[in-house]
Amino acid sequence: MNYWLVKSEPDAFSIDDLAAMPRKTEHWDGVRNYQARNFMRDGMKKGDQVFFYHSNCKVPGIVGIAEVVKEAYPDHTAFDPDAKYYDPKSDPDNPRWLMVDIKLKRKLKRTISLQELKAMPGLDGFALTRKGNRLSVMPVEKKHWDRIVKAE
DNA sequence: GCCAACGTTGGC
DNA sequence: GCCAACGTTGGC
Repeated sequence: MNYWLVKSEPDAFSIDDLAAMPRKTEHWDGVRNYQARNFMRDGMKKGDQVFFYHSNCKVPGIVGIAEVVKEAYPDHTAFDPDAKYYDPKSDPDNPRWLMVDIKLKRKLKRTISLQELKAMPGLDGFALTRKGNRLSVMPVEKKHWDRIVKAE
């Protein structure tokens, strides 16, 4: 099993929005970065565990744990001219962008803030806290996952 | 709202 | 294939 972290701006789609979805499941659309797409395409498997991270907000940090329930398939929002992340260069016959479905397992009892993660021992090499990181989907090493969950 | 970091685009 | 210009991300 693999471990991941996905970012979302809570103003756009928060952990509570995910919790409010039918079956607490939503498709993770709008990823328009090749590296992030490749992680979804090549790495994310059904049953993989996912940290849900709030970015661009008052207290950025990890707020919940989700699970991959459907592996990568075409992101249809790329074909929709009215969609926010429309990409005219994505050909329906050869889709450029993909998405997965994730299901909320549980909210954390508290937010594990970015500030706290930066100071947490045992997270050397953790992609999220590396300088300049802007990936919206990234892998998490199991040892880092365990360390963070232990801090809840 | 500012701005550093980074990815993408497009002219050459 | 280089690289300047531009757009986006996301912490602060």
